[in-house]
Amino acid sequence: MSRPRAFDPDCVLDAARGVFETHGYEAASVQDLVDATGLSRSSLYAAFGDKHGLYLAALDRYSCAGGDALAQTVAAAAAPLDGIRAYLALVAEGGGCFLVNAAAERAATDPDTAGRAAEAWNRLHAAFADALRAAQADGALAPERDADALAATLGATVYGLRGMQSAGAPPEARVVVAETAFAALVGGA
Amino acid sequence: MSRPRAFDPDCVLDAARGVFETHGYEAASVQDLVDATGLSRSSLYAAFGDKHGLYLAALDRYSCAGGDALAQTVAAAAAPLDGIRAYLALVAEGGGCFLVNAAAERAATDPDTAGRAAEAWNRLHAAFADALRAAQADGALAPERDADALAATLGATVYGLRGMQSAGAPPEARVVVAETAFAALVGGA
DNA sequence: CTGTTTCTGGAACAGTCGTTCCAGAAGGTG
DNA sequence: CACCTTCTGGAACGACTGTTCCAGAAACAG
Repeated sequence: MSRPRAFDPDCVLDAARGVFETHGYEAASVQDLVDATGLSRSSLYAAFGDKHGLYLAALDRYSCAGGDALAQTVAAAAAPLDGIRAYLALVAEGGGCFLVNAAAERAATDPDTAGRAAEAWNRLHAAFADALRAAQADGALAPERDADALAATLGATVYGLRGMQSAGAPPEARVVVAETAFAALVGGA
Repeated sequence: MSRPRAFDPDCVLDAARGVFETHGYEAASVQDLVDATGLSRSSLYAAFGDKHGLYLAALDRYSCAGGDALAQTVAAAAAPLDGIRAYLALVAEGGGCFLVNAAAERAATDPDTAGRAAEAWNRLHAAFADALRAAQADGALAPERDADALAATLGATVYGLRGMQSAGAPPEARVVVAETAFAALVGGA
């Protein structure tokens, strides 16, 4: 069976994601990736093809984990609207988003990244829309409200919170935004 | 008085902004900038110092023009809330934002860009807050509403619309978000 | 322990990057 | 017309980029 690989691909991808997230795609050199992952150049290239392939692999892993986080947060809540509120709070307090930054930097020129960015947006929208329709079935949200429009606006709020973080807005300001948006869109207001 | 310069700095900066906006900072080569601006390498370096200086100059020019657009849109409207609505519509239909993309790509590592991103956010927030307080004085907005929180949330919506565009969301979806957010935050809802 | 297969580390590659420099052209002044 | 200052175009620089290649080490099968 030959010699097995001596590294964990997921750990490598997490390390690579960290480099790409802080430096951006272009500014992240292969040397940075070698240092961060602990692998040698040859092993990196053998495992992921090239820099672009490693980037996409890191993006996919992050996208998968991020989608799970959203689904779990919404599912763990007692009521659908509580899940939405909890997820907004999570985003407000959490750090920047690899996918949103990736979209801003590369979606215009890299179709692969653009596809993943679009997919991530659709997943976010769908998760919010499902929760909103569940809330309507529960009677927690008025049935005449447009669930798709509200879901898109909540998604835009998530992206706005990421953008605020890039712009240096403090966490308290982001929490205020998350609460204000939630209250105005689906909350008691 | 010697020979006057044969180019318009503002035109050069607009061309440079176009290159930086579509490629990002790192992926934009000096050769791209030379081709787009029509200047020679020497003239570019003599006028702006280096690539980073040219980038900041383009950022400043864009920031100035963008700030004027916001102020003018709000000032031209019959009522403050109409101005806000018009600006949101403008952002929803307009293209990506150089400053938001710049913040996403470079604010984490470049203090100069970070400072300009923070400044732009503050200006956006202040413009919205001023309009909202004017609306409260007019009686168009209930005086007990928190103008600062609403202004921050409107600002986040603007950033969210930019992010949606990077993620490939179609203009119609962005218009829906702009209208939904406006209605829920300060509109008739 | 031998053979085989795979992974590993580092050297080497061509290409491009941002930047600098210098000779020459171009306009304004006396 | 001659002078002088400034801008211009292009060649040249070293450094670094992503990528490839090759010899050697390491782990499994028999």
